[in-house]
Amino acid sequence: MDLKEAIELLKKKGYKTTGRRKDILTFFEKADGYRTAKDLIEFMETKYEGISPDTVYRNLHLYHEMNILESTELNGEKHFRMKCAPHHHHHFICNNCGKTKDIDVCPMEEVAEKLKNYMIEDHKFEIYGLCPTCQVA
Amino acid sequence: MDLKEAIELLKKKGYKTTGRRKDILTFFEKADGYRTAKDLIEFMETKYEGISPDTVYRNLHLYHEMNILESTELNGEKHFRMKCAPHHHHHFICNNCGKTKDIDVCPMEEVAEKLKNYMIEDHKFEIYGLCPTCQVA
DNA sequence: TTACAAATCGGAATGGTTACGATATGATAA
DNA sequence: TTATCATATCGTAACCATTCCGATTTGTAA
Repeated sequence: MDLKEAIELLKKKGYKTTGRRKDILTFFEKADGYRTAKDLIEFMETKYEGISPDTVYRNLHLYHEMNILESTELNGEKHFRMKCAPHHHHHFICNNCGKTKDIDVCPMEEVAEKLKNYMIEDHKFEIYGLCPTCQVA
Repeated sequence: MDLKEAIELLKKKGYKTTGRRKDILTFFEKADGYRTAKDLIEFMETKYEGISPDTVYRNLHLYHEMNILESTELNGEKHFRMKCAPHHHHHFICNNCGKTKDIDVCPMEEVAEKLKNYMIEDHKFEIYGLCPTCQVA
């Protein structure tokens, strides 16, 4: 998902493409990894002084519902990133910069066999640590 | 880990074995699955009217540090359970009752090979859904 | 029984997030 | 282009889980 696709999707669904909405998308396109609402507010403040938290959170939720953003919870705080490749995969997440690396390994088939009488609704597999860049710094 | 072991561990480490501490352990021993601080406070209120949230949270942290409890974050809320088997494993967690089932599958060896230049610090693998009992109800 | 460190209380503060009435603003149609 | 109106945003307060802190109480060891 990139900025252009996202804006087209907004229009297609009848949502208004406001400056704030475009800039939120720009932020995540440049971010290339998980970011918090706080990170986003900090960025938005530079252009829209005194922006309401409601605006930020409302749009984060909207984008999440629209599958433009994906989210995960790290240390009690929701983190968001641009939706990436559509095929099923998981992430290594850098604890320092939030950037991710796709992991194509998924053990769910094997696990499902061992959970015959269980109704599986979801799963989470994430690896945390430091990416090569952040190990140096 | 059970009530008895936990109390012995408390004494051994020089912590006081107060009524509140024992009852918190009793709660988790009976719970047999993940519970929130709120669940625990509700239980404690029946015996210690007006118990301070500080007491509950302080002891949850203490038990977590002492490896008597383990925790995970679900829907933005920390959940705790008695520490289970010491060998490395993961959990199926019932979205309804919080009970868990051990999963011995762990793909980290395979994943580590694909993350040669990454420093892996932690990982989380959880499966969510409904246990056999909760599917019926 | 005493003394003291540790535990608990009461209540306020914090931090992320959500709610809501009032106002402003894109998008559409005249 | 302008008027219209649903939608978006604002400003601010509320919410909820959690943490903090000074005052008080209570296990525990001497």
